[in-house]
Amino acid sequence: MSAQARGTAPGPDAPSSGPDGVVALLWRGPAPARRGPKPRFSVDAVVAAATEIADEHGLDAVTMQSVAARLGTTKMALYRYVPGRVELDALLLDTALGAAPPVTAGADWRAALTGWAGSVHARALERPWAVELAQRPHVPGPVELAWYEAGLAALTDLPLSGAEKLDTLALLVGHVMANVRQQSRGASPESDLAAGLAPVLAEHSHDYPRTVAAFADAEPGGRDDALRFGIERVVAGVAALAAARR
Amino acid sequence: MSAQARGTAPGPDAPSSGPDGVVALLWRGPAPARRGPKPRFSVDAVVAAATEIADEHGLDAVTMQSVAARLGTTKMALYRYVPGRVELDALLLDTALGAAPPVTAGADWRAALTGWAGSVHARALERPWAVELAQRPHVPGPVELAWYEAGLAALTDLPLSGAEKLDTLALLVGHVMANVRQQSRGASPESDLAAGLAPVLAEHSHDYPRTVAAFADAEPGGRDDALRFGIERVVAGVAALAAARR
DNA sequence: GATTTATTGCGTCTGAGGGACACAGTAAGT
DNA sequence: ACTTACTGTGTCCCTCAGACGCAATAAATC
Repeated sequence: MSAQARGTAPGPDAPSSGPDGVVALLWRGPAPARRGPKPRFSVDAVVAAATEIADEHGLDAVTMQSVAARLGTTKMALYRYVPGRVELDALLLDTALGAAPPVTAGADWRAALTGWAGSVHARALERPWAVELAQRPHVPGPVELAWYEAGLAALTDLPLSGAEKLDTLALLVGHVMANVRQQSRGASPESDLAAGLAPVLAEHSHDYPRTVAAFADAEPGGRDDALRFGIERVVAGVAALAAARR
Repeated sequence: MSAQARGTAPGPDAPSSGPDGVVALLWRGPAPARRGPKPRFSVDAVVAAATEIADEHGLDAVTMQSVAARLGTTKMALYRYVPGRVELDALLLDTALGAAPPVTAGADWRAALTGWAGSVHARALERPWAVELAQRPHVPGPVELAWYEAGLAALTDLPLSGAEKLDTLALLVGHVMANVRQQSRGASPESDLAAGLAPVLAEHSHDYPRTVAAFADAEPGGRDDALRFGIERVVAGVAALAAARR
């Protein structure tokens, strides 16, 4: 029942593709001493190079080509370390998050949960491209699981089922990520997309009276308010449930 | 102040690319009687064909090639109707949602808001690929705005600012979409990704005690519970705020 | 009705990106 | 020393999005 050796595996090359390949890579241990020439690079080096490119030029700039170029090698050389693009993305995501924050159990669960969400936000804001990766279907890696572990710690003493706790965290993460997308797009050239919409919206304002009003009303508050608002609503909602159960 | 005629527009071809192009397409009116030969197709026909393909084979199967094939023409012919892939995606999204539900103002705002979220979920579940499109940065089209308008109607009488109302809806939409992704993935071949994770998780269970426990606890409840849980938490959170302000 | 001209249909080309494959070079075991 | 597994990488191939240009067409004008 080894995780290696798929049926049609082409040979003893990279850790094999397919579902197991990703898992094996994400949870990889130290290499068990191989025979041939020493590898010039390592999985971590590849991931690091890809991360740099993503940080500098965005996720779209991360191609096998560009990663190889940064390492001073050719595209095909990378396939010795990473089975393919999908797996590279998975690795990229799990390293992008960085180490999970310390578990701040006990004390006030509201503060702990709010703090946790804030940590997620802070990290995600540093690497907006990680949000894109996180919102695609993916296998959680060790780091991502550690984040969830930390989040669960804040909820330990609440009268919620395990599923409900996970749902709470997912709710917060979803909100935080949506927010990061808003904020990080503000600086990009796509912000004028909304600007192009404004005249049309004004023209059809009679069809969307409430929407127009809401947007007009929304001017003063910064985007930070949206983040806090959402987190506080979720926390309040959970608090209401906890109170009702006691 | 026309929305046409960009500086470097290549000529009087399709509605021009760029930010204004997509807006013009989304809010397009009836064609104002042109000169040359009658177009064989229409924007709607192209979008309809693309929608069919997405419904049958998923969003990835939607390429200019495949859409053209379904219409019985060649790829390049499509560019007469749609400036490019991005614009096609925008149109696809705005038609995928379908008509917004009737505005159920008055009455119980909790029921109305819950119902609205449920409607979003039902529609999204029919077209999971629309969720992917919706979670990319995009300009909202007329239909999407109508949905928000309907959602805002449910919140009319609450003591919230416009921004807060919008944030509330965004929070719900985010949750609903995350849920749709979960549910629609269950049937796809990727569900064994999580299965591949299970053994590894078991092996490292001492590193993630709470996560393992939460997952073990999560078995009984179906995925529908997750949907309701999140919606109810948000509603409760908003209710708490509203109560505090009165 | 003849002519002008905007507009459509679409074939051809390019360029980017992911990936399969084969082969040569290399170093660890035997 | 020799075998053998493993690395590095050049060469192809496929899929997609899109630019460009040209011939056919039909509405508008004379």
